[in-house]
Amino acid sequence: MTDVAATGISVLLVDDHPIVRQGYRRVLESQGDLHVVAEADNAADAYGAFKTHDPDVVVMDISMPGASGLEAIRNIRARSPRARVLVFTMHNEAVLVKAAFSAGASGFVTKSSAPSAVVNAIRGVARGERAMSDDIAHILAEDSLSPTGSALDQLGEREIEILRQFAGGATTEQIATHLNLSMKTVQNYHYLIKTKTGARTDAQLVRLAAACGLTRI
Amino acid sequence: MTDVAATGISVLLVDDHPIVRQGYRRVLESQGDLHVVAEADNAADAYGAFKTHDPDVVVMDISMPGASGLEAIRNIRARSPRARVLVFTMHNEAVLVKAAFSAGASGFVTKSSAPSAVVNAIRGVARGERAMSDDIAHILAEDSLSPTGSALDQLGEREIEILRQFAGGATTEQIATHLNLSMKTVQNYHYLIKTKTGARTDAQLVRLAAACGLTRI
DNA sequence: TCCGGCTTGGGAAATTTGCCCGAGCTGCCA
DNA sequence: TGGCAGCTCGGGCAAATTTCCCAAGCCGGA
Repeated sequence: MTDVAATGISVLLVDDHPIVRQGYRRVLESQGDLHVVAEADNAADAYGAFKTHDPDVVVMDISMPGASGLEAIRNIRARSPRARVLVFTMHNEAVLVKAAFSAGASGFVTKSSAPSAVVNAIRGVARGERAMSDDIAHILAEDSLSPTGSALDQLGEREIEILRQFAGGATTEQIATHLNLSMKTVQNYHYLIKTKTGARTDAQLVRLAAACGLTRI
Repeated sequence: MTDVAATGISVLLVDDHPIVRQGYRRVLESQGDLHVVAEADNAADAYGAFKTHDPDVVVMDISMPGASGLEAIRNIRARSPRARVLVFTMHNEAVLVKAAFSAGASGFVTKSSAPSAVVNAIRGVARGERAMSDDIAHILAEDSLSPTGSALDQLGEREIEILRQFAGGATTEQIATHLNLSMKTVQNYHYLIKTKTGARTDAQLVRLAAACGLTRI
């Protein structure tokens, strides 16, 4: 971690699209105080680059092939709790946002944001603040009005198991048979899981399960 | 349409993410011969900007909210058959590629391509050539060899679009609003897609869409 | 011109969801 | 020892969705 005030902010860019990365790099470096010291196009390389370069801020798109971006965040934070990770993605689902923060992200900015909002978020997390774009704040605010918990870690063992089978493609009947439950119970769990995670559709549930490594796609 | 050899290539950039657009602009303009004369963040504005600026090449991400990017391609080509549209997206599913070319695209490049491949593709379509990135050529080649084809080959353009939004986590109501359809129609498509693909649950549908590159998790 | 396929939706029965409830069990804490 | 809290399991029932079947308009090809 370098002295921010003296040398600017060092940034590790993680995105699986090369030209997108190069575009970001140019936008960020035109700011003067932001320096892209490394790039990575997957979660494993991101962790390696973090160890090598120890950047002030990791700017990461969490939707990457292979290992989950959330897993990468956890790895980075486990190694270096002072690490600042700014999630930068096109997704804006409340479950993903909460999952990212509970994985240890310092900020969450969507690609719909104005460039100035993105660079300000980078400066914010470099100062140790929490940062998020307006649309994300709006989504979280609305979500918080319905008093349902945060992400996957609030689920019980049984709920996790049912979510895993569901996200894996099993029907309600298959889950009920396999776990020796009534279909009604499985349906109730299904509903409970959705309310607990804040997922509004089954698809969001599958995406959440995949993002948390519960199922492979 | 300007004289390419004398003044370089004028480009209209269409992508719904502002910072992504700004990144592309900087990458392209650093090439010397490429000039971004306008930007748009949706299909309707793209058509308007095309009419106003008459660029040599339109570089377009077809996955945008609202009207389909394919529709924008058709509009542009209907107005000006000599128009060159280079599709530039993260999706690499054969059905999408074929749909784009049959809508009138001159090229198809994925965001996984190297920046040099992208700028070369722009120069290629400006010369009137057909251009595609290596991964796209590979996918089309494999697709043409397999008798059964991808599971998504049997889906029409509208079905693909609805599946993409559904797998991305959108509710029936959101899809209906985005595409200006009744919820009933969206539900019917949902059912039709399931029967066509053989998916028995929504989760299987999401997994299929992810496996085919229609959505990222 | 006719056929076939895509797109858009209506209708109606079957099924699931959303949300309420209670009951049994376990562990924990005073 | 009692009591509370949380998980597990399911019933009930209105509301919503899914599942099919059908039809009409449009468009491109034979």
